Amino acid sequence: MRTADLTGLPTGIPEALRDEGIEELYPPQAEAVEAGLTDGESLVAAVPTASGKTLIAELAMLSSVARGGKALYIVPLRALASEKKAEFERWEEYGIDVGVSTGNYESDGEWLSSRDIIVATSEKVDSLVRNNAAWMDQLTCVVADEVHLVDDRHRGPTLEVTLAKLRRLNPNLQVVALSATVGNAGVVADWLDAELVKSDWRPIDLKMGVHYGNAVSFADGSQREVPVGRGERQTPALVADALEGDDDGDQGSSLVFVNSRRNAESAARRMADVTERYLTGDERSDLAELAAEIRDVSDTETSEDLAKAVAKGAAFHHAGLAAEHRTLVEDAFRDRLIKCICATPTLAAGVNTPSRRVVVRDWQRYDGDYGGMKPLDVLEVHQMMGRAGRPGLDPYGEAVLLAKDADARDELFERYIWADAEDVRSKLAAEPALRTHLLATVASGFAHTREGLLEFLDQTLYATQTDDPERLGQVTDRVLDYLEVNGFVEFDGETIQATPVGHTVSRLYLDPMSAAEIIDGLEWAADHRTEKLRALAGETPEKPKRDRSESDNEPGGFQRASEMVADDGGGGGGDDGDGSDGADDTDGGDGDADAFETDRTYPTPLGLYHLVCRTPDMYQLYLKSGDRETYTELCYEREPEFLGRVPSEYEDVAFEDWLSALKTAKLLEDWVGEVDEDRITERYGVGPGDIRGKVETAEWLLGAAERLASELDLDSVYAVREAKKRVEYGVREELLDLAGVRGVGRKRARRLFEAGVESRADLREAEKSRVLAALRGRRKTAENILEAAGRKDPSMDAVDEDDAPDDAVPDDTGFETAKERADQQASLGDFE
DNA sequence: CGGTAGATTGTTCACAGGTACCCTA
DNA sequence: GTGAACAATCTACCG
Repeated sequence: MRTADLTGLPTGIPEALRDEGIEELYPPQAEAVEAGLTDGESLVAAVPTASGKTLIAELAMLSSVARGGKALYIVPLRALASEKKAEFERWEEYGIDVGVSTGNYESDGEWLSSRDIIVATSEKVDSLVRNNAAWMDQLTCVVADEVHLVDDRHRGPTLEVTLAKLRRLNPNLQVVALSATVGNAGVVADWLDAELVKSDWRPIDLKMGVHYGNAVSFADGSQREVPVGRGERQTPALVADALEGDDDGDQGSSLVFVNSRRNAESAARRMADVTERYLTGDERSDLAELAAEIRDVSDTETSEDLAKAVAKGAAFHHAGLAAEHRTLVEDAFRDRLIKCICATPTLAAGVNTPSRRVVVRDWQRYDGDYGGMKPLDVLEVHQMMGRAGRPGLDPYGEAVLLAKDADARDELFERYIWADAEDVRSKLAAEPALRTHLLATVASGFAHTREGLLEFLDQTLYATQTDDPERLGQVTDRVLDYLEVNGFVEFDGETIQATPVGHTVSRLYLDPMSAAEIIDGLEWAADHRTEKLRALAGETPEKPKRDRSESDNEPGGFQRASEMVADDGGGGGGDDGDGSDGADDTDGGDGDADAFETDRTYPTPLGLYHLVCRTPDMYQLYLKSGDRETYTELCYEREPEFLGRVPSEYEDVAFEDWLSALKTAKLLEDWVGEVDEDRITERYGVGPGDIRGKVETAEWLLGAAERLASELDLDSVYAVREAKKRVEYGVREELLDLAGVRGVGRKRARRLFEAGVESRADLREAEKSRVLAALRGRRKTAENILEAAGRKDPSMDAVDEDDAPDDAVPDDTGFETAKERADQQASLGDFE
């Protein structure tokens, strides 16, 4: 089918496609159009990556918009949202407006309801539905990218429920689901009442094979000799071979998939020695520049290692990298500057990075639940191999698995090359998934009875797949019970209503279990405020700590919220009986609670960080060897700060989790204590990207905690807000004002503060030379910052940093040493 | 013959990923 | 289950 023959698209689009060089549709695309894609028919397209899926989506969305509708494109990853947006924006000149909405990024300008195409993550869409976004019912077309991810244990149910809700809101909605080639695409199509287009067709051939001995044997029967010398490894030989070029002599890039971050880094180090041999002089200098950019992103060992590899033409790629690192690497690889990337599976799921050759080095991965090395799913390996073949550059792509012996070779052929991908199976009927989605379903009014809920759930993929219709009902009952016990829903006969808190929890997008934990923690803090403030002020209770925590039989995280309401504060409550006994006969005359309040905040930041870190919405840090002792000790040291009863070291299985949460909380405390990034990465064995991740999650959860605290009318709102702000900026209390200025991060804020510029107001008043000196003479930066602070005359012309007063030189102000001392304390005190 | 750098072998250790709030001055 | 990092041991070669 020719693009010129397409009908139903906005004026000019077929011509524009022709100008892009798209005259003829690919077979799967043509099939989709014949199935009614441009007439509003729902469709499941199960086709390989890079075989024109995006155009299928575009044809559906554009024709829908041409009929006066509005389209939504659901992506699985935030990084993909911006990629898709950039792609769709080429239609802007034909009057199509594109908007993006993700957790950390929202299109500015007009509101999303004015946009024709909106790109969002599934979670964001879910959240928008929960918050009744006005434009939801205007949707006429929704595209679900990578719909096979409904199989994902954590995030699949969200996609599934969201699609069900969107279809319920608008029964005529056109649903276009794009999927990898999975076993049971037909079932997905049945679920969505959609036509199925299934195809293995690829615009660029993919040759899959296994390397063993001195050659790769491909599935098509051909062989390619790739000798491996004695003591040499297979992967570098394959990377070098690709770089040697094929018949056309064109240099081929390689993508190497391994099973751990460390392996990615060490493999990249080795590959760098290979790629280095194939660089031209120009490439060397471009790479040196790129390496410098990478070093600028973050001052950490990871950053340095990456820069070193990149300078030689190779790179590693995993989630420990900062987002900027990843983008730099991906772009340079696409520009053919970087010749080889060694990556964990992140890359296979992320933005488009095609490569001449893909080497799947490790096909097993450690899995704690599984209890050892687990073979990768066929689908996952196919996704990796599908990255082979750069359109317009390679005659075909090569995907190679590695075998040590003939048996392994045969097994790999059997297991991955000849095998079809697994079926997708809904993971909805699990308690964690239903906990959050049932509450949301009730709260946003999709159902008000148990039967209504089950009827709604009947529209999900789970329902069309299950052989055990009872199961969903059972889990639903358990979950409803949980939600009621925790005060998120109320039963009135048959009807179920969300309570006000329940509504808030749903809108905040919290797992109800996280919300329960946070509420319990904050209310516990309100109940134990006086006692804990005394402990924090150094007044040791008579009884030893452990003894007290055992007698302190507060209910845990599962009790009714109604039982938790703070008592009238008289101190006569039975629960702080032994606390006040101990505190009453301490020395000193200033033992009253009011005096504590002036110089101590409660809850403390660490207490709050720990609270949100032990929530199921926070991904906790691993406990490594030795950490158990370190954090057990810290746990006793900081015992008064925790919001809730500390589980027993000896009896409680929860203690381990408590420590992991403590380690994570401690990372956050270091972050807000202005400990250097590289110090944090070293201390916790994480990458710069992990720090950003933890910080972001903590920000979100503390924001939610703040909302809950204010709704429950708890004093801790202020402490929570401050803890959140400090996490946001990564600074101590005194820098909060400064760090709020655009262009001022934690480092610059500290430098300005040390130079005597201590607030936003100071920025407007201070001598310019002082500001300039604090910013190391960076004029442009200084101007931008002054402007952002609202200074009338930000110009730095004719200002000399050497004119700065003596006290503006950080070294002799004493602030520096004060900070260093605090740093030392933070590190030495608790660790070395 | 002792000393030492470098190679070899043995042992221990840790192991992927990443979404979500509020809001329309 | 396995690669990497580190430790312990061995080996070759030197003065």
